Amino acid sequence: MPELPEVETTKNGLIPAAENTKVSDLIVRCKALRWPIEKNLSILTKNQPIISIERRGKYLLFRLSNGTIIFHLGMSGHFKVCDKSVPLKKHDHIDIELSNGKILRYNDPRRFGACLWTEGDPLCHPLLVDIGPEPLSRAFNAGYLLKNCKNKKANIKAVIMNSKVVPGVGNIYASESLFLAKISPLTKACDLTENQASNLVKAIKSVLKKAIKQGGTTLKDFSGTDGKPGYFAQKLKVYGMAGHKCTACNSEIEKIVLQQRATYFCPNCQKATN
DNA sequence: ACATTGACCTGGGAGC
DNA sequence: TGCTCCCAGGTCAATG
Repeated sequence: MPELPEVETTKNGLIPAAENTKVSDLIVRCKALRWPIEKNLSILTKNQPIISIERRGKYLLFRLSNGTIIFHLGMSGHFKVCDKSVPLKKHDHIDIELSNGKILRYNDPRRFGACLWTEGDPLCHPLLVDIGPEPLSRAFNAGYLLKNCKNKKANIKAVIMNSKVVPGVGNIYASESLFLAKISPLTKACDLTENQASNLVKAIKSVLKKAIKQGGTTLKDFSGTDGKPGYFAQKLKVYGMAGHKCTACNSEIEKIVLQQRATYFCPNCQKATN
């Protein structure tokens, strides 16, 4: 489910609920998500003020006064803001109860998500330390992308989905960005021209920004912290549109499989360069 | 160092 | 109705 816009939407929903509060209690109802959950998490976080809630790539950082809870939503994770009286649903794995009475409730059917505790700088955590610059920052630019494509034989779609190059671009937005930039997903990264790199960077930024404005993309599981879906699914040009007409040239959108992932593109607008 | 594949889970839909 | 199979927004770990 969640790529950068969905995580950003989640963060934006959590912040107003958690501002100027403390963790009054934290309840974990499963042993592990992707990784085991710190057994003492409840004790460690009790009565700790929430300093901030931040996003880095697809990770959510709950900075407390004595450490940080690092969340990743995996494929099916989502947060809901509610109060104690709301009955539990299946797969409600974690409740962060706040001193204002609200609960940040984490639900994750597939349990591919993560909930980790760190007392050091969370940006230096092994999972975060090697990830690339934020796609919406100036550090993510054509020169940077080109440098990271050099000598790489992998296709360009794999490269922009590699969080060590740039985090936050998942399977949906990779297809959408390549369509907008008119680059074939099959293009070898090392063959990317300066012009293409520039167009691709612009396309990624544009697609992500628009998706954030729409509250993300809901195909199935995702909802914002208010339970409402994201509306970017209605704006998708190629993802999930196999057999439909391209909005630019009227050709038929094709679906192929790359790195075992569904990949959608317009064979006419996104011609392979070799 | 890079590229590819399997693994982790559950649920929903298609097809029989 | 119920079974089996396939697919799904992520990404780490192991392999070549």
